[in-house]
Amino acid sequence: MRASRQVKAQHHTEIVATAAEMLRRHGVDRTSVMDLMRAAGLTHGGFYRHFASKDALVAESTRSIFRALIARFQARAEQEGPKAALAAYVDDYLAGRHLDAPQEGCPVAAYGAEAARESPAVREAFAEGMDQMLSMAAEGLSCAKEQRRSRVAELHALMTGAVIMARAAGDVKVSRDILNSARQRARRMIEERH
Amino acid sequence: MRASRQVKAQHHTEIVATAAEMLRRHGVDRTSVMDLMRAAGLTHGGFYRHFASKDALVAESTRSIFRALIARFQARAEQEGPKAALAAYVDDYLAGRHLDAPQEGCPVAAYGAEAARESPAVREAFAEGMDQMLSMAAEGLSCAKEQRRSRVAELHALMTGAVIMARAAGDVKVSRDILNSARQRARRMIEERH
DNA sequence: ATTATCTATAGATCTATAGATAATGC
DNA sequence: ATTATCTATAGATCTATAGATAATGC
Repeated sequence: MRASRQVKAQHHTEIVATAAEMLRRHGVDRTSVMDLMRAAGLTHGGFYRHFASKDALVAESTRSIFRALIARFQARAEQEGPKAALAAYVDDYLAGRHLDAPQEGCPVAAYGAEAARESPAVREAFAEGMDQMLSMAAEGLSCAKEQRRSRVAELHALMTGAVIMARAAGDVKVSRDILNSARQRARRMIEERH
Repeated sequence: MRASRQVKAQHHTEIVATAAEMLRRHGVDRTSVMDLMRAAGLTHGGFYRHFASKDALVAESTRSIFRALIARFQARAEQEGPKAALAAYVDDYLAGRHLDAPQEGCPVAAYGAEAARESPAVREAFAEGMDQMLSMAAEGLSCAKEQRRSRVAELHALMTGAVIMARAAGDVKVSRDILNSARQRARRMIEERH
């Protein structure tokens, strides 16, 4: 039963959205086209009318993930200003919930190391998304403009590493300690003026 | 041609050592038993006389990786003291060389996110190795003993995140900036007394 | 006529096992 | 006799394609 162009576009969006979750929950290699299409409510054969390859999907889905994160940050920044937006981003990032809900969390913590080993198309999508995310977040820092780029890189590295280590730790108490320490440090880093 | 027990033990060590490099370079899923055994100079069929499963190898290899890193740290600490050992660890960690030589680098940055999705056996091996690594590194901090555990977690999170982000960035200039910023921050964190 | 999806499958993996081979070790 | 390794292969994936089907859109 063939779908209309409009429905096809919906399917396309649905596939990308499903992939965005599966990539972050299971990683690139453990996200199979068959599982993905089944989760999206379609059969696997139709996949290749939407994407030239699995690689092309991963690249597009990566762009979609960063676009959504950036849009959320931007919406908050317009409402309450860049400082409040960054503070909220940091608190959400280092919340216990982020550990168990990678499918809606940060792609750098979820599959950043994997992405670095992927094709140029995926790497470019990932690098560009990360760059835009950092540029946006930098505006919420209290320090002088010239130092924000370095500072935001340090801040995000701290948070990304903390989530990866907390997820790998297994023990809930250890995980919580890591997140709590990182959160205190992150909040201080945001306020630094020098 | 059957090998003696001694040679079998050598083969076992060689398989683990090869896996230790391949896991960090390619990740868990892209390290196949066949490729691994070929790299170790054996055929794939013999693998299962050494390990019950691929999973068992990943767990043992993970323990081996952490054991080696800890031994190196400990050797330096005995020679020059824990502070110098930590300073060296930090400088090696955030060196450009670490980006291109993951096979001899930190497993947390290489496949920590992947490890969190593996079997309990692998997760336990990873969590225990990370815990021992942090306990050891903590001794090189300048702050009071009670604060070292939190402080070392922040320090390592910063470094792990920085390496993952630098690897994902692709652009050499961006990567170097991330490492340089993280290095300055890390050196300051080591010296903190409060 | 075109095309979005489905069914079916090709071809290439990957983990794991079975049986043969040839040397070790009792 | 035991066993470490090799050859060969079973069985389960996974990506990608081919051809059929049934609607859309010109």
